[in-house]
Amino acid sequence: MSSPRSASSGATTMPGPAPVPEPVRVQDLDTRLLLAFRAVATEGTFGRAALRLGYTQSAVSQQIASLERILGSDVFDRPGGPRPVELTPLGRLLFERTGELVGVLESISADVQRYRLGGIGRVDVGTIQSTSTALVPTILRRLLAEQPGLQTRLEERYEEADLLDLLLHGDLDVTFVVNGNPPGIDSVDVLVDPFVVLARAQDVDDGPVTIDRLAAGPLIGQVGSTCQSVIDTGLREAGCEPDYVFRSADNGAVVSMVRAGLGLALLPRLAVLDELDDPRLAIRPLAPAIPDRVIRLAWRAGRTLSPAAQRFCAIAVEVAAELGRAHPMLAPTR
Amino acid sequence: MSSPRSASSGATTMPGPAPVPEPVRVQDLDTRLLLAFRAVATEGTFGRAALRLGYTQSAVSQQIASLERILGSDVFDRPGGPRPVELTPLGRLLFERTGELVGVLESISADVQRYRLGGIGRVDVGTIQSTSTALVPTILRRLLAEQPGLQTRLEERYEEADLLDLLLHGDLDVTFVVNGNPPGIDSVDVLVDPFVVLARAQDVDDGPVTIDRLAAGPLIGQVGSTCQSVIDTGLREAGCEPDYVFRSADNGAVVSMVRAGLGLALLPRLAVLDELDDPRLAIRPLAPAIPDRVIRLAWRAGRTLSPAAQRFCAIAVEVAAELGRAHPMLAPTR
DNA sequence: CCGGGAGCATCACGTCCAACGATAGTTAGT
DNA sequence: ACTAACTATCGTTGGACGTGATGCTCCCGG
Repeated sequence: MSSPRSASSGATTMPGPAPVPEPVRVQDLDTRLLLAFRAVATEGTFGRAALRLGYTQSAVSQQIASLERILGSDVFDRPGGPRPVELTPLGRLLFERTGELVGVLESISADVQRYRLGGIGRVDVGTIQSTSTALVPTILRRLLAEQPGLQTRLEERYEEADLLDLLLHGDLDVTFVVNGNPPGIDSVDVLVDPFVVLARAQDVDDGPVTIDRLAAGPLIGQVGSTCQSVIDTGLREAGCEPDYVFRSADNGAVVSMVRAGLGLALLPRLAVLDELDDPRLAIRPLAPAIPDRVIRLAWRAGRTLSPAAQRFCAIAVEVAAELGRAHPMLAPTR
Repeated sequence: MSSPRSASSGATTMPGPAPVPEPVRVQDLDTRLLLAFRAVATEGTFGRAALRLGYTQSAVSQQIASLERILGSDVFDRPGGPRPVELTPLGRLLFERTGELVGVLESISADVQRYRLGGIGRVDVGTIQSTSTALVPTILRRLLAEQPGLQTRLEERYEEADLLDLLLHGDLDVTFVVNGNPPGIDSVDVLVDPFVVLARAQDVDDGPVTIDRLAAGPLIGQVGSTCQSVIDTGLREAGCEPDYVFRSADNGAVVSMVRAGLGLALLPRLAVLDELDDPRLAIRPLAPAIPDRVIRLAWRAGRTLSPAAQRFCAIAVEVAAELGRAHPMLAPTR
């Protein structure tokens, strides 16, 4: 402050006895103050730092004063002329350490920005058999083409309830569902997927297959799948008690049995996409139709989805729409 | 915000289209906001976080709202009942990264505190021959015993001007000096060190040695040392033109020559401390005395010294005082 | 020796932030 | 339905934080 040029005698006027033993509180290390400090340290003068920061020289002066009051000691020596300020030993220490700090801050800012654009983070998706084969590969390919940095995980279950358990437990971000809305779940419609009859071409007549023809069997069905219960319910309400000669948990196995002539199957349209071009097989609507199943993407109600998960949902809707345009039979039958 | 429990249809009501492409500015990542965020995340509740931070729940709520406005997205999902809040995916990302940040902040705070107590940093000391042997070892031993974490460096020069150059160039924190105050230098007196005559006991009479006796020689002197010029000036002013039979840059060599009987020497008292108890040698005041040299510690005027450097100076004064008490002959002769 | 200029500190002042206190609104559990 | 446990919001107020003007200290050139 006021040290005459020629002190030179009197050991009592040492530089400063540092009378401050109270530690610096972390919440007092304000980002703005530290950035102002660094600007002054790199620019050399308060004025240029203020110019760079968009402040006035007065503001920067007060910010540095505030920082020095917090630290209990000066961070700059002011030579007093038109010469630039200089870091004190404490200032040098602080400059080194805040370099690290600013690096972390910028890294956080960059991460947040990448996150907001969907380029960071992970998406955990629950899926059922038909979506696993018909939708998810395309969705994931497109999503990862957009954002190569994303991490994704798939959890496939036969039972929709298992997927909902995982979802509500926080293990999944989104999951494909078919049944009606349970509480605590929000969802978005992805695809209306009718049930169709799969049979050998010679086993059915042209046109829709009637419930009676279906009931005449022999019927091949799934087992354990959630949509199988939807099928059974639909058939019973149409007055047809299904009697399966064979069941498999795997859609591919069901298709193979039909192809082998063991019987007919009532399957989601999505499950027979690969058989559309097989001339030996017939894919026919059911008459009268049982209610279409609606494939939706569900998430926990009130929970915020990450941009990546949102993008997954959006792409799912896109892909499903393209699928519907490419194969008009996927349109709802009602 | 306002999402009815059973939306379930209408792909337009997705979670949120993220309409914010502007990046987060680093200066907006306020320490206080991030600490409040972490408090809420760890406590689970705005109220408990507020209690821990010393704020009210209202304040914390506004801080989190402010943070979310800055980030452009929520960091917490509020279930709305008496259940704790939960981190959103963005919140999880932020929590991980701010953990690192808080670590750096606390480390900075701890470093500043250690610095203020003198336990961190380095002290670069300039020293001349006599202080190197008689003072510095004791000072450094005491300083490092207090603060083992300190780094110290010694630069010894024959010419005081060299030390001042180093000091003004910023290579030294403090340096021992003898001559009068150059401009731009502040200093503190450490020790008043008279010049004494060193001779073999049989070569001088009892009591002070006169200038005439000294001029009778043969004289042994130093070379290149700064204080040698002080000696010569002092002798000339006393009417004695010194004529040296031998000169050495090393005080020890001078002492050895005296001990070998080659002549007398006029040396700083500090340089002959080790010979005080040698019965073959006589250490006598000069009559009339030439001006004592004053050993001081100097630093750049207006520059803040680190606590470690200040402690070095303080210990130097202490050690010199103890030396003066232990050897009364060190008291000034004027 | 003495202006002039560069640069920081300080003062006065206006604005706006930020914390408080109280209250309303929502949800879970009984 | 009622209570308990939360958060959001509103109005208010004190202080922080910015600006602009001014003063002070140094270096430098005539």
